[in-house]
Amino acid sequence: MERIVVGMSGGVDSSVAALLLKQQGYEVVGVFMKNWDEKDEDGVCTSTADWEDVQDVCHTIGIPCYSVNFEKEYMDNVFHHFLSEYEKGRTPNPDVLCNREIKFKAFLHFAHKLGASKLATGHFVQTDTIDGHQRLLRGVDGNKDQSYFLYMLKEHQLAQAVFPVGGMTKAQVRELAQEHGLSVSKKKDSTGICFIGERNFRSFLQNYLAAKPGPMQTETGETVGKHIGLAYYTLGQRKGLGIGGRGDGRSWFVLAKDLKNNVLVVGQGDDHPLLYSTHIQASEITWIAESAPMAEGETFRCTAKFRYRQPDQAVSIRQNGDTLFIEADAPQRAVTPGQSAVFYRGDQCLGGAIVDEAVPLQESDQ
RNA sequence: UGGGGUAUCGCCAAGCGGUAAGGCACGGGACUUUGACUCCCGCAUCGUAGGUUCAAAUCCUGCUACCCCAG
Repeated sequence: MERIVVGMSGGVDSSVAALLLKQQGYEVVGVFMKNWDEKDEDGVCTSTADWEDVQDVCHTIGIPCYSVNFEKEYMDNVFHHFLSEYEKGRTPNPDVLCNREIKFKAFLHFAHKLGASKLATGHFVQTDTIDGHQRLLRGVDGNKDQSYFLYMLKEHQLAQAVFPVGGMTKAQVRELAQEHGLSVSKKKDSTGICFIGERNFRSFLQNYLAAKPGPMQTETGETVGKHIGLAYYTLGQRKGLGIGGRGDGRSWFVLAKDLKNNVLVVGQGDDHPLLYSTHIQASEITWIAESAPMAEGETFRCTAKFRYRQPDQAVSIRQNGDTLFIEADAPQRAVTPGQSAVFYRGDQCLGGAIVDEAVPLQESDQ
């Protein structure tokens, strides 16, 4: 019997993943990862409750379960980078790194040590093999597809991965959990940075980042408020600016960060031209396949997502060395340095890159 | 100091005698395995003290504050 390790979070998806593999005849081992040791604002350690849910589910399904700790790896390979990006004024996505460095690296090694040849998770994605090449495909449930978070994986990692719920809808997953009496069948979906969970983001960051207060100014240099540190804001953000009653009465949004002068550039209206761009540059390119889908310097048509759950955007991309030039057909709102642009050809996730710069319409049109 | 004006939620702002619009901000919730965006809900008795009136934020008077003009 083939042994398989399932990464179990204590949520419905990974629980059902384990259930399905058991039904398929695998020798399933459930493993819970604990990668962050801290209580949340309310003093609750959610990982303890999640671990109890995992044990409960594994008992119901009838599989053994273990807990493993990757706090150090998470700190060194994910969180450190996360903070360093914020210090550079960028807005990182820790979860894409977490998948590459923790779930499909450290954890994969651990699965090997347990004698498993494969690792399963509850991600809503699918894979297939064509001409000996592993492909990453969107999950069937378009509303829950999580391929965006897995674009940094390579073929060799995907080849060892199994995603049992990728072909199901969320509703079907919950239904199955219910049918089999899994205690977590109605558990709320978890959100927030994975392993860290839902937080008051600003106060969470304040534990790690020095505050360097400065002015909020319009693009013409008029001071309209004060910021508590550029790192605490992200492009396109509305909440938390505290500016009310000025100008034409519309909402204010973060348009840019002027690190040199420690100025947060803000502007009024969701349609502000500085908020939109079609020309975007990215680097740290990852192609899931061994090579890029197009030749160096050639333009390639595909679709992209600049954030999780964004509807597909038609784009043309061109790779020049380590830089990827993206041109979107339609203006994109608040494309943010540090965030990931992920590319698709149909239902296939090709890979992605980290945004370095988005040229505002106001400038590129001149 | 004399003359004029204004004082309505944190900010902007309707209201003009009939029992407090709206926007922004803020708070809560929904959505969401990043950060955001978005959506929903909530949010004042009208500077103050009196008076007139069945009834005042709306009229009158005193006081206070701020603004403008004069000098």
